[in-house]
Amino acid sequence: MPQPMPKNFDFAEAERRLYAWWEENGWFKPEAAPPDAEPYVISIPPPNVTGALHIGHALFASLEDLMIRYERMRGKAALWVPGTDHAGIATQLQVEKALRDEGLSREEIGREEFLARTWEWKEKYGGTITGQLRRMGASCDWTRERFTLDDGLSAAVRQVFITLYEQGLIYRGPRLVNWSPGLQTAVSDLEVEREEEMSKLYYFKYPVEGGEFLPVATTRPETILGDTAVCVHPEDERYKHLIGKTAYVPMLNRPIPVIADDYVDREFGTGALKITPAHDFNDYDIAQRHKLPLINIMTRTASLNENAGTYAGLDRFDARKKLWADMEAAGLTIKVEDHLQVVPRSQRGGEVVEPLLSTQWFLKIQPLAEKALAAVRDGQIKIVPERFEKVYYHWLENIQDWCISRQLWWGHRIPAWYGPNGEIHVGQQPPAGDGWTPEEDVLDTWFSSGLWPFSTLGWPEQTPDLKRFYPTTMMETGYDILFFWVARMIMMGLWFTGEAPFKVVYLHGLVRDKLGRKISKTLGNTIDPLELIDKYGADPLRFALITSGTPGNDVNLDPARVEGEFRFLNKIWQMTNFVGSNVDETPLEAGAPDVAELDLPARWILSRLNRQVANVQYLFDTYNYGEAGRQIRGFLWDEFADWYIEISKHHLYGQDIEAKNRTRRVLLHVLNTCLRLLHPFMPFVTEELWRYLPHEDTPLILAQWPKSDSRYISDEAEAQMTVLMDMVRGIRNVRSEYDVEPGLKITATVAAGSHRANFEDYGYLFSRLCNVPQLHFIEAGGQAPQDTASIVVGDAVVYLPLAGMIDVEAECARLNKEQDKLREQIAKSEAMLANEGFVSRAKPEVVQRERDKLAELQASRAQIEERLSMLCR
RNA sequence: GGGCAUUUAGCUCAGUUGGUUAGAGCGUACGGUUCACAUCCGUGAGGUCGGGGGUUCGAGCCCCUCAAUGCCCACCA
Repeated sequence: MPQPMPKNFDFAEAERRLYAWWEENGWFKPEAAPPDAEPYVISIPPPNVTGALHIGHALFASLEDLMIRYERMRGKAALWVPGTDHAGIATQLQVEKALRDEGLSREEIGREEFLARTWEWKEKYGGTITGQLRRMGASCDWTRERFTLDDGLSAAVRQVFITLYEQGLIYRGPRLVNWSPGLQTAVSDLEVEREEEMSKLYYFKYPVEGGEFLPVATTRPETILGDTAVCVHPEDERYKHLIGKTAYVPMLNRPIPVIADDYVDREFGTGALKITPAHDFNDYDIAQRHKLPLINIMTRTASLNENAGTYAGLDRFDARKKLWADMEAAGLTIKVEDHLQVVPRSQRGGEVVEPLLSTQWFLKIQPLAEKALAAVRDGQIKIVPERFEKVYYHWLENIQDWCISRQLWWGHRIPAWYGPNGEIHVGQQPPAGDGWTPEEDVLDTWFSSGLWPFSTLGWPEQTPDLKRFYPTTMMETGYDILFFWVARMIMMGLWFTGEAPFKVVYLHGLVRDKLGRKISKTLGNTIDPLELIDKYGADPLRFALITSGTPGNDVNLDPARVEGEFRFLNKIWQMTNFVGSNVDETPLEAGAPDVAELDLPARWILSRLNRQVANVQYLFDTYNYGEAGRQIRGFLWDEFADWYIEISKHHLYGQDIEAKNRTRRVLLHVLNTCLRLLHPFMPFVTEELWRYLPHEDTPLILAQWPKSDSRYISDEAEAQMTVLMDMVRGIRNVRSEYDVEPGLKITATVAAGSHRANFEDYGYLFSRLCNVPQLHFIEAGGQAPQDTASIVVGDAVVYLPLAGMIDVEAECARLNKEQDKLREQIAKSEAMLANEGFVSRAKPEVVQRERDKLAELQASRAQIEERLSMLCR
């Protein structure tokens, strides 16, 4: 033991110290591995530069750091590239809000000033989130940190835009787009959320030449003012005669045609459809087919414009009310019905999105999507869990052109200039000559995010980092941004680098509260990771997050669980303290002693350990990190601490120096191995404990990931040990049932049957584990003492003399209960073995195991039977 | 309208290619704890694995079907 350990883990102090120590030594850098090491690279999902750490960040940070630390320990050149995203709309809104508090607006101060303020804002708050990721223990290479608006990344964005433009994949033009009136910008289809809401369906009369009325239904009466046709189904007998006639827009009396199109559903509403091509996506399509004019009736703020006649200037919802009232007065209304409608709302802010005609930049994305589909189909990229591949295919197969321009100020400005004669120049630099005006719009934030895996490594320059670390290895992120981000990175990566940007996509779920509800401020169920870190440290939070769920599924996090993992952490601390304080200065040979030198408990624990290591490896290979963590925890607590450490005290406190040293080596080896297994989960406490134990000349962060040594795995040792353990449990059980004073030492009589040797050699287990310090051996079938309770395991029987406490009747009842249980199991087992199908078809080892089990059960039954006949007749 | 997921103990969740008596944490009952334990240890109670059907020697796990819940996608005014 190099130095005495503090009684508990002072995580607040240690986390800071260890993190600085790791970082200063350059161990977060891939250069910590040999130059020829295989790279393992994760690009961080860049959080909003001005954001603060929330529980979702804590989850990805825990998972990605686990992956990075694991691969680093496996000798890879592990690189976790950190960075932040400028998050166009979100950041702009924050700064605008700050401006409003000063009584200013962005329009008042102008673009230049606004951007200057936003950069200031970024400088002020930009470090918050990265500082918080450090507190999580994230072992990012901070020397390679990037920001989406850095010069390098901005150059990459321009390069990509220009190339796509030159390839004819980016075009500009007037189109119907999803317009956010509050933000006054176009948004992409993905940024629109559609929810079913109860609203109204308005029925009204469309006057048609000749004095007839055509009944029409709409959910948005104000759009009547922009109608350029009324449409019926060509075979609708009710309205057939009206096709080709002229109808008149209510209140405006503008003449429009009655047309026919089989898009119309005769069953819905009145079976007649008003066509507002400038304000509805379906109507737009129909208008294209019928070459109808488009009349835009709205402004950028979704109030009505001059095309709306007397309604000009009114907000869309006020116009709806007023127009309907006027129509009612004019006798043109029929009725209003409740109607369940899908309402498009902005992902940010929740206002109703308006389809609006406007000139925007679009990316024809189908050619990119085809490559992206192929990359997953042919296995270049694997998505975990696999079921998301289907979702991915479906989206890409039906992908629409992407509206990439935004009418914002904070973002990558589109590298385009407009000439005096209407020409467009797209390039890195403004064109020569006068009279060119630059494009005002910026790009969708996700446009730059799509380049993240390669732009952060220096692309388009062929930097050493790009050569060595691209393509990256793992993309770990939430399934909620599969389309927004992951699919786009794959498309952009394949298109511009010719390679899939990563090999594996691992998707995690959302963190929810313990009742499975979405975390939200209004529900008041937020879980603040920083608060939990302050209270318990980062390790328990990490461990709880990772072990609370399974890949791809949402995590219902119970803060009580974090406390539980804190107790686990303390338990490991105490185990290490115990082991450490029982190792003196004499240096011991490292590693576990040879199998041949070991006693049964040691053979057992090392068999269990190596089995566990192999199992953890399997679970890591299949990305089941949560289960791996749970199993390590179970092994350490339930097997190592509760059994082996207790057993080890016999030698540690004994006089046999060799046995003592062997035991110390076993204890150290198990602990050493488990600290390494646990390090990716709980980096801080494990690294700290590592310092207190004799170890190889490396920090734990660079220590070698354990390998299972199959020479130690022994079914036989485990089976033999299990008999002794079952007997201990049986004795404890009886003592508890009979309310025997726990401190009372009992001398037992034992008919050990085939386990005689082990009961003799390891009799001390009973002294230490169930307060039975002496065993008196008799032959099987020998005379058992009076007034005893008997415990049977296989063919071994332990008689506990409980004079004065044993009620013969109670003991018989207990034995009979045992016997019933045995009988049931034996019957089941016999039935199985009597089944020809089972014996001939099941794997031989399964059949053999069943036979052994039956023999064991029968032996127990015989023992109990004998006991019953003696005691209970 | 399509698609996906979930349903296992009072609560939150595991359960790896089908194979002993289905597990953990929290909660709960009882008992103990100077001698590693900001505690910890021991012993219990608690589950017909959502319903039904099927495949199989054998099903919590595979197939079909129904139900509930949640999510994603989608142009019915």
